[in-house]
Amino acid sequence: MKYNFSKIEKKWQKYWEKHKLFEAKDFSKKPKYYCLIEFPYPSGDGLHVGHTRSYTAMDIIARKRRMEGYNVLFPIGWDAFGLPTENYAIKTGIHPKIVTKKNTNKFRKQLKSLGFSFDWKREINTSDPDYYKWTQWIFLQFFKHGLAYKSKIPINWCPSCKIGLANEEVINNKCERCGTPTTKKEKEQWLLAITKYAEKLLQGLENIDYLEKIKIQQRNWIGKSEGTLVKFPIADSQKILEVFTTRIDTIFGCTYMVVAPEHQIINDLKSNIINFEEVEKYIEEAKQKSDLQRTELNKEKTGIELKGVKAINPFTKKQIPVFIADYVLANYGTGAVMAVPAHDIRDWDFAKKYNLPIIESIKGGDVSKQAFTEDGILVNSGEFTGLTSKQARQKMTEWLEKNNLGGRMIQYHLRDWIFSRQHYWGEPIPMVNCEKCGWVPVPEKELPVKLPNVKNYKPTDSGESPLAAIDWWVNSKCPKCKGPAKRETDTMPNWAGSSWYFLRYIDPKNKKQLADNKKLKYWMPVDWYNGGMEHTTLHLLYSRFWNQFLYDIKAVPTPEPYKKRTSHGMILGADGEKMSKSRGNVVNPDDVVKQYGADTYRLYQMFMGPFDQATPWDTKGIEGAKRFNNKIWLIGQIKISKKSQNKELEKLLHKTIKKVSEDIETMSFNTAVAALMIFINECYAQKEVPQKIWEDFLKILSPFAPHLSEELWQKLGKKKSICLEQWPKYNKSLIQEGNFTLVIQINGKTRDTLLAPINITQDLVLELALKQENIKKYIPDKSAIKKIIFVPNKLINIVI
RNA sequence: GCCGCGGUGGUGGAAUUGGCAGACACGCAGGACUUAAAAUCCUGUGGCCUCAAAAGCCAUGAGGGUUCGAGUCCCUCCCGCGGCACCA
Repeated sequence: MKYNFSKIEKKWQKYWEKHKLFEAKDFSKKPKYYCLIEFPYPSGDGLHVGHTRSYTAMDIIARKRRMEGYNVLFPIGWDAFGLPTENYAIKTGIHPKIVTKKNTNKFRKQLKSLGFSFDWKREINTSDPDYYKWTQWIFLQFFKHGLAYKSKIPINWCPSCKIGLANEEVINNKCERCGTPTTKKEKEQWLLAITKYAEKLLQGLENIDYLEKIKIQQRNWIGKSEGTLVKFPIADSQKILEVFTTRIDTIFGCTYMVVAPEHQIINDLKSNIINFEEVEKYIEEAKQKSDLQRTELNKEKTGIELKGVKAINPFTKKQIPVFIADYVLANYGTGAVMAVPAHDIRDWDFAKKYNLPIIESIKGGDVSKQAFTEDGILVNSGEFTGLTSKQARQKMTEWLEKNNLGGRMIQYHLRDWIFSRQHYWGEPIPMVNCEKCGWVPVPEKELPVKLPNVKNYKPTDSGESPLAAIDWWVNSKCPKCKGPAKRETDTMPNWAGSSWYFLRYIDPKNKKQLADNKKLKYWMPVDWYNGGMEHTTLHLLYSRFWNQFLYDIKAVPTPEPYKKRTSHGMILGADGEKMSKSRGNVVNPDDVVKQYGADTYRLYQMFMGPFDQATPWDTKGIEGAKRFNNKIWLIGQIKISKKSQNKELEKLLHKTIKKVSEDIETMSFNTAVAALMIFINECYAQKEVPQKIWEDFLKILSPFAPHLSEELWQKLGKKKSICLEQWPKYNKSLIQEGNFTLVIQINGKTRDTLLAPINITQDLVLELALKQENIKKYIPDKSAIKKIIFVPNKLINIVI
């Protein structure tokens, strides 16, 4: 009688696999539905409870869609290239391929033990040469379309790992992997010109169903701002300093300029700078600092005047000093700013410190006390005096255009994507460097460029990839002139493989294309993609970029890859802190499944709190899910009756169907489970539960607790899987109540309630209300009533 | 410093979007069953007041405001979490 979950769960997992219940069918006549979860990185630690919560959620949606008659694609794979595996290889000498195989085996077993309805036939692995052949192919298309280029840029450098890091890989001024503080280094890197897609990425957001906060975050990250480019001539020189500003209206108050320490102009004007030694020293110091350190210096701004260099304000024609300061970043905008202390807080602080003039050019504040940063009416601005800021921006920009000193400019915060890594465990970049021809792409028919075996996975001390040490591999022939050439030894970042994996699921074995066109047309776009907020500005934006590019070259049929995007909250440790090994608050899914079974685990994860918010793990809380599970089992064993009827229970069933159906769509899984619990509590109180009612309940339970539902379904004598059943529809007329509880308020405070028939009129309500004992106390006679607010089928509020 | 998300009983959290605050669950207390424990079942469970109940009052981070009515809307502030690129 006792529910033997481990036996029963295994039984049904085998059954599903044997009967291929979750295999998606290409070109089925049913409408298609593509559910996507973020595929895991198979780390050595195994599956995390954070994974399973979001996978359970999407599994519920996938199972519901199948029952609603959709041909569902719910695939799984491995984002297998990455640093932890490489670090592990460095430590142990075991090949990353072997480590990955071991880890994916473990993950696969774990995922299967939870009963997820993945289509395992479409399993992919980004480190598989048959997969990364196409990652390389896409890179070649980027190159051929001028969107992949090499550039010498200041990059974050980890002196310990001896690799270049993208900004997003530097956490708190330290290397993401080893914690060593990073410095700057000039390095030739491959970049992808994502900025060329800034406008498209922005526009694309208009017509897709992403959570608003996700759109906001992407928009902020892309950071479009419309403003003005201004050219400041340098006195006694042919050079000019270009500046981008959104506040051209304040330019008459521009009393100095600031350039980034890395700015080219410093070298160009080297001979003019009197205090070059001092300047050089400052530049060296800035190199040691990360962007974040520069940020921390916020309170105490530093800078050095470039003595001997004067810029000319194109409007006032006055000569103004030029400073270098590390709070201006070289890789944003033009790397130089015009400083208007009267109307910018940061410039005001800087001007006070270095005793620079503060000239008001917008009326409205007291600039001797603080910067006035709002729009207003221009003063001290020559022919522009008296205009509003808005008018002035227009007129002044036109003036600049006329005089060839600048003009309208759109600036994006988004930066091009640094695409090279000096690692072993990544996709080799399929390029060859020929002395005569320069960078030449490897011919497509020679793809994939396979990762060769190496003995040492550590980057060389010069910062080159470990691949650089393999002469036979590096030395190659130029595909163009057949002369001697060297292979690119950098590999791609771990985001490469994940930028297009959703396409490969559609046709995972295709040898000729990344995926068959007709299949792509059938399945794309992804209908619902759920993932973490932390991927919003990296993976999510990158994959949108790749898909948009592939669309432009006609390799995929839709401009946007994902129709709908939602996000999940983190599972915190029992202490309310982020789960981490060092805190010792990590919960292992295996332990929970072993002790409670997959269904209880699934139910608890859905019940523990709102899906989109962080919730702490509660070891006690899972007991509730277990009791719920046991109650269902018990009812299924002893209370089901073919003959009996129960109108009230039927009503509750239909309410529950409605609630659960709607809550799944809004990912309000916690309240959906609560509704199921309410229903079960009611059943539990009954002597008998009519089988018809029970059948529908099992159907709506099945996405949450699939094994238990199958078992109880079979107990009813059913021959086919409950997965093949139709999702029940609720009966509207059964849900409508004849009576409702009407709230009687006096001066907005609830004083009594009344059971009233639906659609009762105000007059009748008032009459009934005044008869209530409690109300009589407050309203001795009708003349005391000043006002009545009546909300039909809800409440009456009597103001006295 | 900036951006985003939050703050509701002892705990996780509900609240049809401005209409009975605390659904559901955990925990706790009392009781039943048991030699006993576990499991299970029943009852109670925001605070104050009360022997108890009814009634009343207070209560959704703090303080104001709008409204017949505010957890929900507006303003000011405090705290927690996550992200960050002083973005000109």
